[in-house]
Amino acid sequence: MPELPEVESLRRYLVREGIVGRSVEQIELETKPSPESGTGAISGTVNLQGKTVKTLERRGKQLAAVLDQGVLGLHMGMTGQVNVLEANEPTPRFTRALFSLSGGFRMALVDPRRWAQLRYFESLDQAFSGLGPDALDPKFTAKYFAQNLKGRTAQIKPLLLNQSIIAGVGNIYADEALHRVKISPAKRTNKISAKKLEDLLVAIRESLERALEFIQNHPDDRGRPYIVDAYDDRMQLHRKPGSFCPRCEIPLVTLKLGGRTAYYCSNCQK
DNA sequence: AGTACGTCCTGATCGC
DNA sequence: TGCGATCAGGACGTAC
Repeated sequence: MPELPEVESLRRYLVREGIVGRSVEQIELETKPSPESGTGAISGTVNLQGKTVKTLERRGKQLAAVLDQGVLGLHMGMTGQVNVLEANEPTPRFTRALFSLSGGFRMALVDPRRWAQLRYFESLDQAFSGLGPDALDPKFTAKYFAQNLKGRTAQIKPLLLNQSIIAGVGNIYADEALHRVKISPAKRTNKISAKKLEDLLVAIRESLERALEFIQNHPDDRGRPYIVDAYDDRMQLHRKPGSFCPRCEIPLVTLKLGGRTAYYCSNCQK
């Protein structure tokens, strides 16, 4: 369930649970429903048995377990979660892959929709190839932002969802950030002033950081960070039918952009 | 190249 | 209660 704050929270959770330093004993995959897509495939896999997790990295929504040789990429898709299991805990419903690491550490990749991806890479660079700078990385600067959006005629929101420009922003936080800076999601990017784009960058950062902090402060009863209602107070904009603009107190409207639903205020977002 | 759109897959929810 | 339609916090391939 992942945009940047959720994936970063997942990363910290796995580190906290002690994944680093353990070696792979076994990875059991669900019987493949379709070999070319979804979690059924660890694409380009090699035998990971005996490999040790050195660090757990993240860029945007992409997680990467750096091994003593190679990298296991983990992407949660729309509905993926990872649960560290207690001893003797049965595997949860919708488990697509079950990892057994040294010391009895087990974790389940749970993904009803089967859009999560496990993929083996030779290097971290390869795991992160095609991704722009992480939205919270200092390398994501106003200058970079302006250069990469310059002259683009597309509507701003679909561009924010383009991971090769900025990595980590998804449907929810795109709406949140655009609301903060009072930009319509349908605004043509080349019609947005440089000053406004700079404000947008700040708003993206603030939205993501606020959400990250909220998730950290609201773990579930087993210390897992990411099983939280999507419409809770990590957001200022409550993306659901019938909700109101917190500034104008009028109902939000929706728009389909790039196949995704945008929620916004037609009064203050221009 | 940049943009727009369909497709992957399955569960939950809504309206009749 | 039952059933079809619609919707989901993502990303990629394809076609203009």
